[in-house]
Amino acid sequence: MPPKTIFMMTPEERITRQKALIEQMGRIFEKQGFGLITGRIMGLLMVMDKEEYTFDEIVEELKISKSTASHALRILEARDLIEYKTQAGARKRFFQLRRFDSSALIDDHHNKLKESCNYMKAVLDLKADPESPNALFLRDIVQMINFFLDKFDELKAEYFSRS
Amino acid sequence: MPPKTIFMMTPEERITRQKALIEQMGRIFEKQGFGLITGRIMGLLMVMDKEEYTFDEIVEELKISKSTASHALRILEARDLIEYKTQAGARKRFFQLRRFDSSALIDDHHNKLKESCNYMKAVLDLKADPESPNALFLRDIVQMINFFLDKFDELKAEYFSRS
DNA sequence: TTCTTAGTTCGGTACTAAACGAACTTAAAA
DNA sequence: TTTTAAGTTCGTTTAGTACCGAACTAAGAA
Repeated sequence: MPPKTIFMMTPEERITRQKALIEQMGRIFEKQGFGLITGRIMGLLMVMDKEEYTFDEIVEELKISKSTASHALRILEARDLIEYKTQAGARKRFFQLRRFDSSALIDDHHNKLKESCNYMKAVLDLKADPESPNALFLRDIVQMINFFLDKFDELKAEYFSRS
Repeated sequence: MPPKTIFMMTPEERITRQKALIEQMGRIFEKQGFGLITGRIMGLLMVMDKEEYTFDEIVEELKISKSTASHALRILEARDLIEYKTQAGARKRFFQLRRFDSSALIDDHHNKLKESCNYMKAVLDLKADPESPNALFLRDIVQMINFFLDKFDELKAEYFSRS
């Protein structure tokens, strides 16, 4: 973790580092099966001090074509990762990060875990020998996931009641 | 969740369903950036009643070329998702699922969460205005993740002490 | 009405990755 | 020693994807 050196950093230095984080976000998104540009847009909207960008500003900032921007923005919007504001009587859209409630993050996590748990249960239901090594292994995992899923709900309640 | 209908299922029916689960695993792995075949091999080793396959059996069962099998198996091994047994004085390898301890699953999860948390902290450290909407949003997320990470350790201890 | 702004859609290119077959390798069996 | 079994490596084909530029569209401005 880098130390908080912001006070001894020139503005240019800060921007350089921010751009590095944008690239990093590009790679993170690539790993998750999105395109590089898609991730860069997410990075741009997340790390820069300017937190609202128009279509043209995104095109210019990331040096991409309008078609690429259009495509990537639609993907991000479909996934509810970004949103945009409009102003009455203007066609311009102001894109920004979708700042969801942090409880949504937990629910998301919860659902993904539940999904893999269900897959394993389906596998178990089809095992001829419920005591086979894999069956034992899978039941072990399923049991643990169920424990954590239950506790998740409690923790969520605890966290949101105290804050 | 499907009902436990195994007792009213013919053996062929069961195998048909198992093969469907193999395909599903293929798609799950694809989503995570692996190849389709890689996922099918994982599915094969996980869902079928036969839980150990030789190279040739995998080739035959999935109808893939030997080169494809060789490549995919090396990837899975490198990621510690499968392993194989050998028998003294025989070249054949018997592949099977790597049945890791379920605590490894939690640790994995823990590390991934920590990583994204660190990314957000890096972004926060570079914000000119620590009260900007995105900064507030990110701090909110970071705080929540930290809460859950701490509790994770407690839950892990609780789970493994009682079982 | 015509022009400009703010995008979208379409078609093509270039790159990447999956999978294959054939040739090669290495070790045990005969 | 030759053959067979068990894979590996290499080069190619094929399929898919990312991105671009150019042409198009739709709505507000002049």
